[in-house]
Amino acid sequence: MADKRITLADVAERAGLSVSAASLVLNDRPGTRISPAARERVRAAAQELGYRPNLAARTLITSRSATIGVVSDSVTTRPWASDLILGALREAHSRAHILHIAETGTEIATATEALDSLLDRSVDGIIFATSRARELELPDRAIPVPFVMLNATSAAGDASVLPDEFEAGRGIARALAEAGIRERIVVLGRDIGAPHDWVDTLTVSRRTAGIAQTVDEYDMQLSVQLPLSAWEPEPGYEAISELIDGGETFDAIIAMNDRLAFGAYQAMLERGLRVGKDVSVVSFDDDEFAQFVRPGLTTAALPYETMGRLAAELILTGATQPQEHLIPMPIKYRGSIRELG
Amino acid sequence: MADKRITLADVAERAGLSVSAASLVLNDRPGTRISPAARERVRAAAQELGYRPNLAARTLITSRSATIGVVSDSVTTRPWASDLILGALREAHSRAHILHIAETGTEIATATEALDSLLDRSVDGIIFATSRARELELPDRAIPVPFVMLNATSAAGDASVLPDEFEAGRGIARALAEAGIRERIVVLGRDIGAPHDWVDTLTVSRRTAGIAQTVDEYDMQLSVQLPLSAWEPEPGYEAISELIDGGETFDAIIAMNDRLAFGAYQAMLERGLRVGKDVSVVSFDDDEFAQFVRPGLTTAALPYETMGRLAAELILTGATQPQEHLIPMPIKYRGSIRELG
DNA sequence: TCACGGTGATGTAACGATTTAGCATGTCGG
DNA sequence: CCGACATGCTAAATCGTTACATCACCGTGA
Repeated sequence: MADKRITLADVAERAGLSVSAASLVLNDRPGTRISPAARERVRAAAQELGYRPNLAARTLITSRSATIGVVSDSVTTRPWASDLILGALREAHSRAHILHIAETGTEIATATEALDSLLDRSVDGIIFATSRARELELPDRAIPVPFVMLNATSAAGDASVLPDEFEAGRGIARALAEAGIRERIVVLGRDIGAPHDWVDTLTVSRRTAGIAQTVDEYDMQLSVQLPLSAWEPEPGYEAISELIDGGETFDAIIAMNDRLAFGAYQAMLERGLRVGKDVSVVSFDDDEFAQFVRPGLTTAALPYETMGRLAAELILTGATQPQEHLIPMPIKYRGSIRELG
Repeated sequence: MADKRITLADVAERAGLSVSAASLVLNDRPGTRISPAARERVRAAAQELGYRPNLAARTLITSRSATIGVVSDSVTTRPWASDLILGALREAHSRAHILHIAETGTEIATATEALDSLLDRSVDGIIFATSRARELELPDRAIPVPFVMLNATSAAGDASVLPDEFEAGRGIARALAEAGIRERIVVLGRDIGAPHDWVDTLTVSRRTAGIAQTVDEYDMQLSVQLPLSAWEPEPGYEAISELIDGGETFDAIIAMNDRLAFGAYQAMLERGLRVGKDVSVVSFDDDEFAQFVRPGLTTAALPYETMGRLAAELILTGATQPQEHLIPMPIKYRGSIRELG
């Protein structure tokens, strides 16, 4: 297995030219003059020898590495948000780049460490990603390469890619309104209109603001609001169970996320209420299971893959000026809204 | 922002020593003699200047990069298997390495491309990961660095890390047997004992073999077997619905995976059968939702994070001799098995 | 006095590319 | 026939590190 690597020198020798000439040809540098015949010989030699440039050598002199660094909190590689990475991966791949992934704990100390680790490797740009959209505290230090916040913002207002939660809020409320459901509506997970004191303000405040606007617009009546501190199936189940067992009746639920909705489904199913017939349910996120529950859950999908793609694209095209890029959250219409017959 | 990078030469100069000496000190090379005083000066200088070695330069000469490459099929970053990456990430991190991630389509052509892309970057080792355990066809070419198959095997029988499906099959069947449930058992998703003609043989054949062995051992009676081609909630729902509507009764379901089990849950719930009371359900995978359904699903967990960790560890310790490493699948006991009162 | 061995370093050559300045040619206008 | 200029290519420097051979110095024993 002693097949040592082919270097540019090998290619040059076989083509009967200097290393410099070979370099010029293979990089297709404009404005240099090498005869077509020589060009051809170099390319043929490279091809025949199976030449592949040593990226470390190239990086050393150009200080570019065809690599994008990703700093993500510990959960970006977790189920829900892994499409962020996937999107970035694909965009990078299509531009002959690769992803360097560094994990960090939740906060700044390890973020600094991860950042250093990436900079040591001369990455061409950095994506700071979080799994739940929030403001991320960046290391207090100049970052010498372009960077983008992905599903996050920074205090300094750098370039960031976010889901368009506001429009999603509007769209989800409108989906009910246009199905003719304008009253006897339960909001699960949040009190629309309460002040924003939430941890992940970013997502929540915009989502609720969108709902609130549409509720006004269509003069919809929110009969019950159930703020919850954890947006998980269990609290959703508990809250809706209590509500029903307490004698409250309602026509629709706007759940602040799918996981709450799943809990609500279960509570209603156990009590003989049929989703999509007796009660309409709409929600946010498009969790994997939203398409598997019965009936399928109508929900505004987090466009993670698209977001990841855009983040990589912004870096690779150098478009990292401070700006919020809002990505539409497409509404997946499934069977959870009652159709008026 | 014109703060150019600190190089080793800067450190050496400040310490009043040669670059070589500084290198020797900072790398703590054994067998070289530098006076304690000099060592101290070098370290102090490095510290004060905030020196960080340029990894590209180091890689160029040592051809090691403190980087592990991951070649994964398009879905390893998808929900279920992302813990594979997470585990590898953490282990790599704890050893000052970083992960280079290259995605590939499902087969060999792009795998070759991804592989090249990683080798160009002088990775120290490669993890070939798949999201559903199966045999992966490797490029027909010597791979000049250590590598490990993660959740996969190769035809050549290289080092691989797999979940211990056989023991999990035994454990899951035993969980029923020891709860006193030995007959009127439905197997959902697969005909135990049918020949293995499945796509992802690896997982399935061992899982079923484990079940079969324990069934024999405890003389359990499998009253119905429902082979299904897609292990998703919907087919699970359909199959169990038909079964119940056809008048069949049963005490337990062994689902071949959680997704089938979720479908079964729904079918039973709609028909008034109570999981964990009327019917016991056991399963495999420990999908995210297994802990959220009511009652929680007892299931053998795919130990993805541990597997990812081990894969990285094998590479970093050089233990990549051909061997199958089987990682136990812990059984998560939740409420889906009827307790005998 | 001189060879010898240990101590504490240093100098130089890699590593494999890119980049820039410049050196031969040949051609062409005057 | 000469200078200017384009053409086609090469030599050498450079990036920041590590690897390897070597060197100056000093004390010591023969």
